Amino acid sequence: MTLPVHDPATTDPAPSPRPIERPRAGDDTDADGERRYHHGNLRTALLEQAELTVRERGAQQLSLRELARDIGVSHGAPRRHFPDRQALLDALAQAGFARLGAELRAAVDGAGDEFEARLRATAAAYIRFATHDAALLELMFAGKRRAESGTLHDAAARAFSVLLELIDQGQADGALDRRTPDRIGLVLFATIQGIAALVTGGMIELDRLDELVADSIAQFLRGSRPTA
Amino acid sequence: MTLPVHDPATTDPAPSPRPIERPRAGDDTDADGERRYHHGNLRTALLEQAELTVRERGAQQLSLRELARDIGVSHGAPRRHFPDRQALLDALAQAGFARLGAELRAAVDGAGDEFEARLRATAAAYIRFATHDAALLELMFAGKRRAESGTLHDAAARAFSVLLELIDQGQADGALDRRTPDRIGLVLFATIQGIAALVTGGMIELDRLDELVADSIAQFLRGSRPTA
DNA sequence: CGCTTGAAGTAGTCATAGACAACAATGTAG
DNA sequence: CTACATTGTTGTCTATGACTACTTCAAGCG
Repeated sequence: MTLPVHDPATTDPAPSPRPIERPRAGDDTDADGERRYHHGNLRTALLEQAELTVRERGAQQLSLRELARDIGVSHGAPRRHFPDRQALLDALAQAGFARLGAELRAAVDGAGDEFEARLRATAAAYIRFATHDAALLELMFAGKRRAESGTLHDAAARAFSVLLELIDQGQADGALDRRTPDRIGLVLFATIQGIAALVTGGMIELDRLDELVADSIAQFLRGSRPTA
Repeated sequence: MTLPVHDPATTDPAPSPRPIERPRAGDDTDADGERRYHHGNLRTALLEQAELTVRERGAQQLSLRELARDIGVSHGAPRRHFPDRQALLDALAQAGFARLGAELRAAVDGAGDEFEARLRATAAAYIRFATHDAALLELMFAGKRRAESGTLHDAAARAFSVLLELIDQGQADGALDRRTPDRIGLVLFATIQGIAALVTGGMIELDRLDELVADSIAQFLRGSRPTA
C-alpha cells in the first residue's frame, strides 16, 4: 500500500491563529498546539481509525461522522477522500487483503524450506488474522460479494497467491497429487476459510482451535497425497 | 435453483386463517374492503417480508420502517413484536437455522441408507442453502458472534446435529476413524462452511462449485478413514 | 509578486432511520 | 357490561449519510 506522506507540519512555522474552541479532548492540534485547517493525511487517519473501530465494534457500527469527530475534522471532510461509506469500507477491505497477504507471505518465508512446515505456518497465520481481526475479515469477504470491484478482486488474488505457490511446492515435493494447483488450492482455501468462519462466527471455543487446525491440515494432506 | 420453500409453521404459534394480502402501499384494506386495525399476525408477516428483503438486498439494507410500509402498518408497529432491529435479525437467524436444519434432515432422509450418499446429499443441501440464501447464512453466523444468545446457539446446535448423527453412522460403518464424533464433525463442518463462505463471498465461480464440493468430500473421506 | 486555480475542509440542509412515549382501537376475562 | 391487556398509531428526538455552497490554503504561472 502506498501512503502519500505529505506532512506540512514541518513547513508551517506561522500557522493562522484560528481560535476555534473544541470541547472534545481529541488531539486536533499539531505539534505547536495550533489547530490546522488541512489535516495533511486525512485519508490515512480515517483508515487507521476505521480499522480500530471495526475491530472493536464491527463494520456495522462504523459511522463516518463519528470517525470525523474522533479525528477532529468536520462531518463533511471524509467525503473528499471517500465518496460514500461503502468506498471507505472497500478501501478498508483492500488494505486488509494487503496486510493478510503480507502476513501469509511472512509466515511462509519464516517457516524454513519444508512444505508441511510452511503449510502449517501459513494456516496458523491465516487463523491468527481471523481471530485478531474477525470483523475485518468478514468485511473483506462481504465486500467481495456486493460489487465485484475489480481492484478488490485483484487484492484478494494477490493475498492468496501465497497459497498457490505453496501448492506448487507441495506438488513438486510429491506431497500433493497432480490436479491443477488452483483446484487443490480451492479445497485448501475453503478448509482454512471454513475454520476462520467458525472463529468469526463464534461457533467454536478458542481452546479447541489449535486441535481443529491441526486435524484439518492433517486431513487435507492425507486426502491430497498422490494415490500411490 | 431450488424453490423458495416456505413453511409457515416454522416459528409461529399463532395460526390465523386470514389470507395474506398484497403488501402494496396504499392497499390497507382486506378482502372485504375494510381497513383493519389489527393485522392478525404481524410478527409472521414481518419475518416473511424481512426474509425476502434480506435475500434480495442483504441484511444491511433491512429497514424496520420500510418493512412496516411494505406490509401496510405504521412505523411503530413492529416494535410490539421486536424491541429493536437486532431482535428482528436474531429471530430471522433463528428461523434460518430451523429451516437449514430441516433441509439437512430432509437431505439425509431422502438419500437412502448408505453413509457416503447421505454425506454427499447433506453437503449438497447445505451448499444449496448457501447459494440460495447467502445473505441469510451470513446473518446467521454474524448473529452468533455478537451476543452468544442462548436460543440462537441452541437453534444452531439443533441444525447441525444432523452432521453429528451422520458421523456416528460413518464410524459405525467403519468409514471414519474413532476420534470423538464432534472432533470429526468440526472438521467436516469447517469444510462445508468454508465452501459456503467462498460462495457467499463471491470468491468462486458457481460453475466450479460442484467440482469443489466433490473434491472436498472426497478428501474429507480419504483423510478421515481409519488408518488400516 | 500578485493572481488564478484546484484540492481539502467547513457549515448547512435534507431525507430517512431507529428508538421512544403517549394515545387509540380492539379483543377478552370477569 | 366493564376493566384490562394487546396491538397498532402518531408524534418526536437524535443520529446518520448524502448533497451543496462556501472557505481556506498551497502551488503554479504570468
